[in-house]
Amino acid sequence: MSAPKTIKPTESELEILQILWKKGTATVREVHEELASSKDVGYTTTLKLMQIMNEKGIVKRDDSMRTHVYQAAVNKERTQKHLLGKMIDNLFGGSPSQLVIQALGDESHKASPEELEKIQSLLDSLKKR
Amino acid sequence: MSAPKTIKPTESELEILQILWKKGTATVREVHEELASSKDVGYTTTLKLMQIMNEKGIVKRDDSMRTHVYQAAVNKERTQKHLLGKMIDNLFGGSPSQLVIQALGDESHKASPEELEKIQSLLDSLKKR
DNA sequence: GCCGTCTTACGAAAAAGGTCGTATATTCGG
DNA sequence: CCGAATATACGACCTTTTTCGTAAGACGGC
Repeated sequence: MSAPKTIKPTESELEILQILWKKGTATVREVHEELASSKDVGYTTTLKLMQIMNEKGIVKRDDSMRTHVYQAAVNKERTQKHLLGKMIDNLFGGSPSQLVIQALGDESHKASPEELEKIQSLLDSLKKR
Repeated sequence: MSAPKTIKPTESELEILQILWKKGTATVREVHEELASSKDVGYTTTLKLMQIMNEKGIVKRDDSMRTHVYQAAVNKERTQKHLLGKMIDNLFGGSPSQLVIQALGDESHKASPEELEKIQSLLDSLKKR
């Protein structure tokens, strides 16, 4: 099964996706070890979730070996963008600027000067149009 | 019931909250009319959702009249910030600027020039520090 | 006063997400 | 070669979310 048009990972699926995005490829065991370090969950639960994600086309796997090797089948940036768009619609009335302002003003997640510069560049190019 | 500490509205609840935030107060019928304009849904479904939200403390209602009048019981900005923070942690590795960059680059949710200026001002004040 | 309409309440059931027990197969150390 | 460890498959079960049908009470026009 190929990548789905409607990207809608659940929260648990997102946890797994993040690990796969970071590692590139991973076995169920590896994913589970990392999940289990921050959360109390059984091995077969992780396995099942990853199997379902495979059916949905969110991940793909190489099952040519006994221990299957998984990797994300959805692009990280596209997924971020998609979910962000949903949040903009659901929470910010379709206007991204309020979201941006809230995010920049978040005291518990401060942006570094380098990051601010990156934002500035992007802002400049947007203003040109 | 008072406002809950863990703000976690479902997606449907968020749709209703948005309408209530916009209108201030509204009856079930008013909310439903608006929902139904963009979505195929039955009246009693909307009613039930709002009843549940009332039980959860997400909305409150004045039932002194036959037709009950609802309003949001959770603060809009706080809810936005809370869910945004979760998304920053879950999807953007705790870095809000990455989120900001993605949001600004979203082609289907363009920011207006006025909004860009607002963001610029905020950015300026952040860079000063 | 009666009827159609609008309202809320209630319950049931479908849908979705998450959990895990158990069965079965494979691998590997001894 | 055998048993322990480890892998996947699969089904069941529970909870939450979403959906709606139906009942019952109130209202308004005629």
